[in-house]
Amino acid sequence: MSASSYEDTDASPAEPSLFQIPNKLYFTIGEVSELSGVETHVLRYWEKKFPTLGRIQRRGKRRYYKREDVLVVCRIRELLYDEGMTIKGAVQALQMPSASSAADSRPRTRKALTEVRKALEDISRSLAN
Amino acid sequence: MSASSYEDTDASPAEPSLFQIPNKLYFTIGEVSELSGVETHVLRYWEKKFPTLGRIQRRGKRRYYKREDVLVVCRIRELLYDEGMTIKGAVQALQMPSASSAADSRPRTRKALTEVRKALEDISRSLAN
DNA sequence: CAGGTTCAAATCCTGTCGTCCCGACCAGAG
DNA sequence: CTCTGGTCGGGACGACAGGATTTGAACCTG
Repeated sequence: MSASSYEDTDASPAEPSLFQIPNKLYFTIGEVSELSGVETHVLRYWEKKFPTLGRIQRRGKRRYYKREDVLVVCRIRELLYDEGMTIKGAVQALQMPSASSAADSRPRTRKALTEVRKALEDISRSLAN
Repeated sequence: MSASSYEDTDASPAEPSLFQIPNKLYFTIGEVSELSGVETHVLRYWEKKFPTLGRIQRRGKRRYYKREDVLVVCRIRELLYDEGMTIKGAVQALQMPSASSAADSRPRTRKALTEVRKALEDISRSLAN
């Protein structure tokens, strides 16, 4: 276990990226709630609204979230709470492959991504030695 | 009775660009309503919500919309009705320095990038040991 | 002057987005 | 096996956003 830990105060678990999500196969609804800062009853509610969340794996009657599901939840939370979308809008934005907020076809964003990619290659190379 | 202007079928004035807006200096609230497909009472309502619309020119007590105001109204309509934004979200989206110059100082984008960068460093470090 | 527009403010209405409650159920630790 | 605490679904409730309607007066334009 690295410094991961969810000993965060209680309300806003600053936006976990994939890296900050514990490396487990499955998460209970309670864990997802902790990670994403979204109450369990809201998660159940969203399930009715977002097709994506409707297909959560189940064993018995229980929900078993995968890591990617956690990310989706976080994304939804951002759309609703930060970007001021309605649920309908968020659904629509999620369906959109990438042009969702038109944000990522911007020159500077792409440049930044290229940069990150280069950094990755650097690291990879530095590890090869 | 030609295809001149506000002869519109009934409801959706397909997205007027500057060119489709009559070349007048000022528009009444009724005209703007016709052009944008937004009811007058909604326009008055939005005025309370959008700072941008709060500064409509007035002569006496009446509103006098300029051509650019009409465009703003249309943009708001898109955000709310097509893109599924809440009013709060739309206000926020409009304040954004218009997606061109400082587009990527968008908090989310930068935050995400910073995070990725940090995660990369973490990984690099964790591998170095 | 008439008839249509526009005004502000108050009230009303509908849908959205949760919130709360609760007995029953179940997985895993001991 | 037993206990315990997380999880289940579902229905009633509610707060607030986002308009819609109404009213009576003021205003413009021909």
